[in-house]
Amino acid sequence: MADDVKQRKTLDERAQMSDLERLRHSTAHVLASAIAKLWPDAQFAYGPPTEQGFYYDVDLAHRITPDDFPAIEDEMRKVVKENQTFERLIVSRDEALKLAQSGRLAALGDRDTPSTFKIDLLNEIPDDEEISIYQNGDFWDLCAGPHVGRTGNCKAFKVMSVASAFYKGDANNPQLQRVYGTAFKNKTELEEHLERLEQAKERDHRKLGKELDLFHIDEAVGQGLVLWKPNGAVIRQELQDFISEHLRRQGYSQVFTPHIGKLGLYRTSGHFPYYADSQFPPVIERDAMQALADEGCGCGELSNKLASGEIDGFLLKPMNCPHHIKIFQSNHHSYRDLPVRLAEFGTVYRWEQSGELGGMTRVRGFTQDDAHLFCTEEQVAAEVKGCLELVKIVLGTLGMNDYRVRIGLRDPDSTKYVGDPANWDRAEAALREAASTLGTEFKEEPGEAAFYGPKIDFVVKDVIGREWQLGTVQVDYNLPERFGLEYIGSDNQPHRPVMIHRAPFGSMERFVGVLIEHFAGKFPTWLAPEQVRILTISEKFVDFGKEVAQELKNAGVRVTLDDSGDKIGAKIRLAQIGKIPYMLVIGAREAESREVSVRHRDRGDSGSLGVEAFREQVVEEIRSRSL
RNA sequence: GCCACAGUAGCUCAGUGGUAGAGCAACGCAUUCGUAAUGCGUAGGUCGUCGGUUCGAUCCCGACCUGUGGCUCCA
Repeated sequence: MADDVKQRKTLDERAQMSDLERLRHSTAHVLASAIAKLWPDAQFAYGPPTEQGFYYDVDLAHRITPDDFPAIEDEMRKVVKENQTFERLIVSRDEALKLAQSGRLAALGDRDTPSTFKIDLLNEIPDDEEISIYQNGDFWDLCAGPHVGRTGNCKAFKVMSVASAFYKGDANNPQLQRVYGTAFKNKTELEEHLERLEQAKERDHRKLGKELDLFHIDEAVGQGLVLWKPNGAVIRQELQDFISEHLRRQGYSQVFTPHIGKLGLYRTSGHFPYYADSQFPPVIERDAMQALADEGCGCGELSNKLASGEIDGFLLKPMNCPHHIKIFQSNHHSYRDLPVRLAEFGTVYRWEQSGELGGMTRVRGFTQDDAHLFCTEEQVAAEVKGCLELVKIVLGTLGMNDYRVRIGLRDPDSTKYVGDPANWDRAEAALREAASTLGTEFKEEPGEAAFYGPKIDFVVKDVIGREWQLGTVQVDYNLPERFGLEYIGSDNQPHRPVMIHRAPFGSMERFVGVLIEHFAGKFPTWLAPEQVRILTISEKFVDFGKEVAQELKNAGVRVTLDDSGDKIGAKIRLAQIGKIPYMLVIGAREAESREVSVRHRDRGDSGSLGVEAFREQVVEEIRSRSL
């Protein structure tokens, strides 16, 4: 979406617009005509197609609310019904400017005020590019196109929502109202799309998190601070056990480190004060605090003293790497020791902007399945490859195949990066090499690097189409430099190791949030908080039910017994709503033959099975982490 | 952080300038039942917080907090 704004598309690129994009872009013009009719003071900016539909940014005295949508849609329908042609008119720069100055662009007629945004956009069009104006009815708009033939093509549309957006995505620019809509070839496809959106709402992790009792965020604890409830904790623990198994296989060492560290540590790493805005404020020692209060020290002064090191304090750790580096440094290392791989489920804290927080996917405290690999220059490619393998195993086991891989490179025009450009070149080359062995397509994206090094990210989409970075592998030449890390090489000389940061899940919070949506709450048996529920037909069979429960419990299965007075239909309904994989119905027949009647949440009634046979089956399903 | 919208029982939600209601859940009693809801009863709310207007505010106004949709940001 941002691309539509930030990077001008060339005319060639625009000509390649798909039919659907063309339709949606045209519908955006229909929307604009309708808004211009209802509110003639409307000043329009951009109106591009998007993945889900289209939007048009508009500056308007009236605040558009969902209550206005029916009126807007009515006006749009009129335009569609008139079946106006989209006429393309090539004009000179002067003509276009004249029209814009008389307010004629993105409007239904001349106005008292110029079409301000259009003038601005006009100035951005390169000299050698044609300037075109599209007209449908009386609505004229500066637009490169292309469009569909007639407004009558835009009959399957819906105004979806209104939000605000900064002009050109810059927070210093005025804030516009962004009206979102969607459009499809025909009504059927539109209905299907709306249906999908409804279904997506049902699998929203915030909704399911509440219904399945997985996690809770309490304002008394703090915004963006996740409380894992028992059910959610089971899922997290299973995932951690799963990944730990693979870490042992791949030669990692587990470590534990505290949640805070002294400011000096982060001055060395470069996190403080460089990234102070995205950290929780420092924790200052009591004596220093008192002394400052006595002096009447102001906030600005305080932060200067903290930055300079005149006052010391602690920081809630924004990253785990400095702690791990200190573990590495606490021993001398020979090249024979390398690579050293230190892993920790480390909790970090970052001061995300309040408007950004949401559910488990964007939070202020989260636990990374973190590890830092210290290796020689020659080992980098192989180690990165090992990390990528791990991410693939993780995503594969969970059936998450709908992801994309991006190589985040530095933005050549930005100064936010630290370290020697030559090191960056080497690191970027190493990542490219490793990624090419991945067997998955990847895309290089300048500007997506971490401030200390390039990275490979695994990006997945949530149910409403938002992309989330999960697994990540980052090569870092910078921190080893800053901390003066070294090992003794075979030449008996000190050498600088390279660090690799990696987290296959990214953060447990975000990962589980995405996982909830991925499975729509129907976790595979190995992850399900409650794996089996035993349902008794009546009180008479509770004893046998308890026996079965005990046998499964002994085998490590998470099982409960519903011995309430409810009828079997009600018990089944409750278990279904709880998305429990297996229900075992126990009545007279089962008690007699010492069997259980198996019902699976998706497959329904699956017939009877001996208790032992069922136990073996479910234990194997769990052990193999079947989907 | 910015803009818009929202906040009523554990959950989902209705409602009104005269101190509140439903369904589900909870609890109690009865029922002992074969694959998605057995019946009856009881209890449960400082109507997000703090101020203001008013004889009177859950309702109107303001500020704040929290949430939602976006924008900006995301080491």
